[in-house]
Amino acid sequence: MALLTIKQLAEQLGLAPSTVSKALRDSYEISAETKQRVLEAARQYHFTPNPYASSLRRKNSRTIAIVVPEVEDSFFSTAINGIEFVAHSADYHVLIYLTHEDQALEESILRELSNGRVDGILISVATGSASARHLLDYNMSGKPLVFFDRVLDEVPVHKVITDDFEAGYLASKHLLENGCTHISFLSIGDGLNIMKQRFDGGAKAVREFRPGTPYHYVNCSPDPNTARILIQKLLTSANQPDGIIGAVEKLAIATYLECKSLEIRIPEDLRVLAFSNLPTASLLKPGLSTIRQPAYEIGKKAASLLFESLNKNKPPFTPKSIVVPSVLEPRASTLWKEWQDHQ
Amino acid sequence: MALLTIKQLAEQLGLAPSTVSKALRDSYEISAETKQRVLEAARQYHFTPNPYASSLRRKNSRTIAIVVPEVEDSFFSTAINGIEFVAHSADYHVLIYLTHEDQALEESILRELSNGRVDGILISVATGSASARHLLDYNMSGKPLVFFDRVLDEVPVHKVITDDFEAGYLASKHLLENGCTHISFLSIGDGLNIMKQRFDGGAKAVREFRPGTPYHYVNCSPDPNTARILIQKLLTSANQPDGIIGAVEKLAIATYLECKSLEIRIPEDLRVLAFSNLPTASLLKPGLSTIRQPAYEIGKKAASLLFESLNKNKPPFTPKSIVVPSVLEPRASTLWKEWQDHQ
DNA sequence: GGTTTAATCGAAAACGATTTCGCAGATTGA
DNA sequence: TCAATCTGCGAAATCGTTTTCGATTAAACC
Repeated sequence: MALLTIKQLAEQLGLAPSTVSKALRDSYEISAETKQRVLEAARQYHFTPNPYASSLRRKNSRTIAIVVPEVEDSFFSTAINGIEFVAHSADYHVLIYLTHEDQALEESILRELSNGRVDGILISVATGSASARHLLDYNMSGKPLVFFDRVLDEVPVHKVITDDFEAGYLASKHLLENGCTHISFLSIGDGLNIMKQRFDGGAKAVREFRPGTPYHYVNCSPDPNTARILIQKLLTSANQPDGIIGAVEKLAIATYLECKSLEIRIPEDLRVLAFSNLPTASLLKPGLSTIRQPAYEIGKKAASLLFESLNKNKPPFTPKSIVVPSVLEPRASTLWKEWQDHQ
Repeated sequence: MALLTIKQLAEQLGLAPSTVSKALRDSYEISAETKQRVLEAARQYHFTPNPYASSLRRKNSRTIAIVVPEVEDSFFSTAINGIEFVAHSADYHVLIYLTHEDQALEESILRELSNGRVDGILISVATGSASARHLLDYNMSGKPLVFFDRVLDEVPVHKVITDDFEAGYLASKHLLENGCTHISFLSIGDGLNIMKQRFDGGAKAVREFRPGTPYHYVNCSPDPNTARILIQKLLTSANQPDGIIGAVEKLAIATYLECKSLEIRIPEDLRVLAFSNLPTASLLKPGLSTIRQPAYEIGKKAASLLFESLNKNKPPFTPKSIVVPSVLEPRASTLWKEWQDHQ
């Protein structure tokens, strides 16, 4: 069944294609009754304009792209949900691209997207210390780009982030308050802004509350399997930590799994705190203390900023950085003090 | 920075646009050395053809759509990952649409997508007993459509599913073997094929192994909050069950949360088994027994079938139904017998 | 009544790529 | 040597919309 074209619809109505087009877009040039007729016919025949012809002519696509490292992660899936909500409300379509934490892949995706396929991009960058060239280049194309969560400071665009430094500070403070004397910060890779912020925040807490306490940055891998191996090595090493801050959800899960197989008790032997949006955090054994990010809000805000840029016609652009606070949710996995008191 | 067009590139090269186009698509009409020249220039200037002009002319979009109820669910996010893998390999773009279990929304999405925006659709349908009209209509348009997991039998297209009846049977059998005398099957809504299959499979096990055992279908809501309220009502009712089969991940989480707040012990007071792909199943308190679906494989298979249809030029079409087996992973949440023996 | 002005609509030119078709010049075959 | 074939490329039509720019008629003004 070939699709109906505006030309055929016009013929049916005894009108010119241009008239039909204008009627459909509610142009002032067309009389109310003609509009009525056109609308009715369009509905009757289920006519919708060919999106590609339309995009070609209008030079926009009513489509945005989400570029994220992965989708099997509560933070990202929730953020996507928030983005989709806003996009759908604005009657935009959403393309999704996964970088799998691969810089080269991220680059090729961004190069490809700069050919006009999308009107704008929402991105949370992959780990890896490579350059921001591809993002700067995309930005130069004049089409809006908004970062969320994992940002690159050197690119002057809107950003929606959480107070990572502060959250890292609170995380570390919380562990210290619960008797930790040796904290390891588990990261998924260098070069990622949020990793540095979270780690540095933790360092500040150590300096303030118990200076000299060992506090190490452990570069695990984004790959769960190799991460587990590294965590195992860490937990069985001579100076294993008694407190862990997992920078992302996957590292928390890996830590729990490894503790289970090594029979390391949480929180007795090891206190665990993680940046995570796991819906099951409170149901784990023991309940996982988390720094929860408002993922849905972040997604919505980032998308809103994108559409804001999309609708403003080339203003004097001053990039905003919106910071939405994360919250520390202490649970059994870190409540060592309480646990001790109860004995 | 305005985008480079093929015309401008041709001018740079002293060639006609048609020649450049043909060279880029490796046409036999163009000499090797000209191709070389064109390719080089294209790379140098970062030229990629305008996708909308291209799609308009070629009447295809190199884009597919994923239509799913939600993305904050391990099954769907993993399936999406599998789909994306295949799509990316085939150099296709992926649009994502969320129906939020809303039939009307699903309909409007499918109507919209039938205007040629995508070359094909992968869908897992929303709950609700409404008609399959929109899917039948889309199918009539001649563009391929593939179901995964949540299928509609009346639409004659490729489907990738799991052995739901069998899995329901195993689930129910497992609960009976672990001392359940009253089983409730928690569904997220009527009219969904997989719900019926899973429930009916369970009924068969009851008939076979302990006929007469109360076995009820409980229609919870897809909305977590109302689901929790209904579950609470169930668990505090006069004849509350001692065994629960959760049809989807969210219901398992809701059940656990509710048990926690009602201080119902799992598995002592209630055994819980759920269709779920939770990565934390083994880490819960107690470990959640699951029926795990091979979500990634399902996604990959479904996408492969779609591309198969896309590449075949209108064959005598016979819809395939691929069934990939789920696996029962028993954990502490149902191991009542063992627990008893240990006392 | 003649001239503005407004109100509706249509013709035709884009948008940027692809494809058909034809045209040269070179090569081959008899 | 002349026709037939082959090679390599370009001109122009086309995909389906949107938009610009007139054109036509009717209403309004002086």
